[in-house]
Amino acid sequence: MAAPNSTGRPGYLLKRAQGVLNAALTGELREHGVTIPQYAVLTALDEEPGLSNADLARRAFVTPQTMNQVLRDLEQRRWVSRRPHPGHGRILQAELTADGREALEACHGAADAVEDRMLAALSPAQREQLSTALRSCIESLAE
Amino acid sequence: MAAPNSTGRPGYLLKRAQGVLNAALTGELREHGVTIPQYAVLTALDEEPGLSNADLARRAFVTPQTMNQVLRDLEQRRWVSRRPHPGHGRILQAELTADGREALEACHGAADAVEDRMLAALSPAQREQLSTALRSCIESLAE
DNA sequence: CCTATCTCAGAATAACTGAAATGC
DNA sequence: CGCATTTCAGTTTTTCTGAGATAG
Repeated sequence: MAAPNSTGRPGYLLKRAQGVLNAALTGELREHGVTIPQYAVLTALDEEPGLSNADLARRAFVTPQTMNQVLRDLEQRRWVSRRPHPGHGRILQAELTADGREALEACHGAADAVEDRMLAALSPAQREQLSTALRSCIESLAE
Repeated sequence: MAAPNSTGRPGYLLKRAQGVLNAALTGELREHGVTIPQYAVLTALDEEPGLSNADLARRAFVTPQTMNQVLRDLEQRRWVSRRPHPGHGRILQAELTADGREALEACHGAADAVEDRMLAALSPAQREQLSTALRSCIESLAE
């Protein structure tokens, strides 16, 4: 009989891969004084300016209170500014400041480096297969 | 310009895939009154009986204190028993009880079902490629 | 009224660090 | 004495639930 081994299962590998990626990215971003949730928010606001706290919370699958802490910290650093929605006074639309965009650029560099290191041993075709497979996994489980 | 989209990057897909898997597995295991960390410990002890608390903590990348909480809870349920190491009195070797093995079987069924659902749309070759790619990612980042 | 948003406040989690006791 | 293991105790971190105010 082969040695019993649950560590080769896809579920375990997925967990481990995400774990080491998380650790590596956390380490790199720390040098820029940024956490992963903060980086995610900066990225989202760069791609889609004007998102509200509630919008961002839904995207990150956290409560509005949790997201609000991240957002207020970014606001204090002057990386994000918020202003009332023109047609709906209660909503606060967030967007990057010039400083925020600058910080995001530095973080993107760090994140790209980590991702490149992670994928270093894979060919372009293999990278495409990996993305396709992960998308399939997400879709299949979302039902 | 194309629409900006960071959600197609491997790092994001990895995080999302692990997230939905984690959520699905948590939901299934809850019906058996088991958490993911508990399930991981039961599996490790089934495959390698006699592991100590310190051993299990190192495998799960958590502190001995954290693992001890999991282990003591499993011990109270009579799913795990611990006895002093014959040659080294301080070490407590853990192993599954008959009840523990029974609970683990039920959990394995639930976990297999979730994993099958996740991989449902992938061919055997694609599943193999996914595992290979994930292993490569883990190895590359571990340096 | 009902719904959605933002935010303050306190509670529950879950992990950690520190330190003590034990055994080789 | 050094080192590893177990475990008690306290702290920090993170996220949550609850409640209140405001806007459409």
